[in-house]
Amino acid sequence: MARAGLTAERLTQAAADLADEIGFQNVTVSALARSFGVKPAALYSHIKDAQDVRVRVALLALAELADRAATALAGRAGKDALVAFANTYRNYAKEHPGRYAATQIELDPETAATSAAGRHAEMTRAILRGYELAGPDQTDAVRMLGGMFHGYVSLEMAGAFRHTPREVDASWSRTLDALDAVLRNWPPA
Amino acid sequence: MARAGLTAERLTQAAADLADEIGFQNVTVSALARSFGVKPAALYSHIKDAQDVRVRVALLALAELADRAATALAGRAGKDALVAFANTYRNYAKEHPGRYAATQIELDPETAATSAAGRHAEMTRAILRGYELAGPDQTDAVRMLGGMFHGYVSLEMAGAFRHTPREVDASWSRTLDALDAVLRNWPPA
DNA sequence: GTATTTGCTTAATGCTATTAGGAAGACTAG
DNA sequence: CTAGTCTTCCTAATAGCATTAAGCAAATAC
Repeated sequence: MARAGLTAERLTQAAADLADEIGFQNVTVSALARSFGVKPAALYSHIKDAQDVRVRVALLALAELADRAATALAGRAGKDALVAFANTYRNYAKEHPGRYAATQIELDPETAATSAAGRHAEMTRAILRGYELAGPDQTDAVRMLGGMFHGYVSLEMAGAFRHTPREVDASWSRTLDALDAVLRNWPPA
Repeated sequence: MARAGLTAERLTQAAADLADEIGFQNVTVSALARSFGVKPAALYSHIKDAQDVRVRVALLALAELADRAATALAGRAGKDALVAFANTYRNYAKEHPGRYAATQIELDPETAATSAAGRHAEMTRAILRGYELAGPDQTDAVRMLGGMFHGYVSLEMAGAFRHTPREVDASWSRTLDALDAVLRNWPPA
């Protein structure tokens, strides 16, 4: 019997690819083992349990997404940065629906803090540097932007916008215009 | 052996309550059967399969939410309506996390069209009547609002805002101010 | 009060997750 | 290059969930 050469990293990568193909929810220990041509029990030398696999995929996706966003943000400011960041986010979700779904699982606080999740909020703050928002206003805007991007993309991927004829891309573009407008003219408390 | 008096309606109701208690993901046919003191097989006279239960809970939650929102919207317009609708949405998610999670499953197009899902978009349009938005702009704004509410609430419930000291309620309030502002002053294409 | 329908049970199959213990490939030392 | 050890993978076993088929018993119909 030749060995399959399993490692936690290769398993995570394969699980992420599998998630994009068959859906994050369908990434089971068994399915993952099948994709390597080994028995399910073989995985337990490398991963703790099924939840461990899910968390690893989530962290992988968060890191990938943060990397892409960082690249997209380089050398941009203001609305340019806003649009670049938002499109990176949306395009990643479309290219990698399984990975994107993985980012939505709940991470325990320590894991979340250590992970790339923090980089996202940090980058959102970086975008806001191009607008004149500080202090609590900035926190509020970070939360609003995070919610907006996540919510729009989630609903779009869930098919919530499919029943209205207008192009989803156009609505997205106008939504970004609106966000830019409100950030430039943030209402006073 | 006394009978448990199962019906599709009672099962759906119980499944919804169970979802709020133990999480939507943990609502299994077995767990639901246990909550009635019957064997899992007994449920199959009333429901088609596990997915059927999930869909029924989703439709129940969507209908409940639409009812609440309709009540909240009655007699309100403009920002009042916007805030009332948004708070209804957010409070429902907090009170009924399991039901709320259920609303996020993908419904096949026919089911979605027949269900209360359509009422939500309709009500969002009603809110926008208090603002001067028409045609494609209105569709864009409906999508933006839907994404915003869903995304903010999702992230909040997932704990994404827990690592920043500022009150989440305050950010929510300011986000609604911002949405009101941008709707009143929708940027031209 | 008997007949029929309906609701729930038991029984069985197949899937998944997980643990324990064994066998065999792959390093390591002499 | 052989012997020992470590690691990787396998087999075997347990347990839970989903689902179907077949049977018994309770409620209903006449």
